[in-house]
Amino acid sequence: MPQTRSSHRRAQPGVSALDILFKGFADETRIRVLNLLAAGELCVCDLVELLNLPQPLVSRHLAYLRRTALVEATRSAKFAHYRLAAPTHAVHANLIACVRRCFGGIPSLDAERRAAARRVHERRSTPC
Amino acid sequence: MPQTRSSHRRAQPGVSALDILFKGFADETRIRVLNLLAAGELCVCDLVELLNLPQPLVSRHLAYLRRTALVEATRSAKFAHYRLAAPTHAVHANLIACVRRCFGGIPSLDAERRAAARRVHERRSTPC
DNA sequence: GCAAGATATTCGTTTGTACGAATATAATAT
DNA sequence: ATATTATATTCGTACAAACGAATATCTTGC
Repeated sequence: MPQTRSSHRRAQPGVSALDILFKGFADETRIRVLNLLAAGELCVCDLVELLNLPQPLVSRHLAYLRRTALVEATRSAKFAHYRLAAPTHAVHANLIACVRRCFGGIPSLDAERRAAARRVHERRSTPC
Repeated sequence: MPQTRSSHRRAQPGVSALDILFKGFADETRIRVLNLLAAGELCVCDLVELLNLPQPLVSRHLAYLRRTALVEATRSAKFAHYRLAAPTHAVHANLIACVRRCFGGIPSLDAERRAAARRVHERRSTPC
């Protein structure tokens, strides 16, 4: 058990686990999805509408992001609700912070995130 | 010219430019290279030795990193000296910061970076 | 010019990724 | 049961990535 400094520290990932994380971001559509989810929890139909992309395409990328553990989903009724997964280590946390901070300033992502935020807010009053 | 807020702000990259950046990190060998270069400037022969990988493999990944603008190189005499490129926008800066901060704590990367730092220091007294 | 060292590129192959199109599964309502 | 809506998966294909092996290029010293 390589816990040298503190027995409370979370185990660090191996290098090979890191590149998997970066691969999650290594696609324009997935970047857009992650950016939307930074606004809050959304169902697939919301994502499809906000991205204006075919549903199977969105679902496939969501499956990819689930495999990389960047997002989580829960099903309630017919709907699958997706959200950003809680970071499990420093690199993960930094990448999520990057979504929230660094992507701000990129016009197309800003606009999409604002639209997502509105949708998230609507969902509070009228859940799908 | 989409400079709405301040004419001094640097232009933000498009989304498609972002995923290229993340692809630079989406490989274990390249992560290790970037981690070594965080210690300072190194020539290819140093990288080959520190990574203990075949030289053509290292050169190919360096070429990839040059294309993504994550690293820069200068040639002096027979040697090619590589270093991390200065970040050109917020996402780039955050990823470089991730190399410096977040990769710390991953044992194998830590050890390699320390070895790289020693090599960088040696090069100051005995340039190659 | 030629040899030697340092670095870069090409070739062939294998594996991974992305996408449209079509289809499958799952839950609900009628 | 069947239809409908929401989501996921499969198929086929096109393209990008990764790697070992071999080879090419570039620079310097003789």
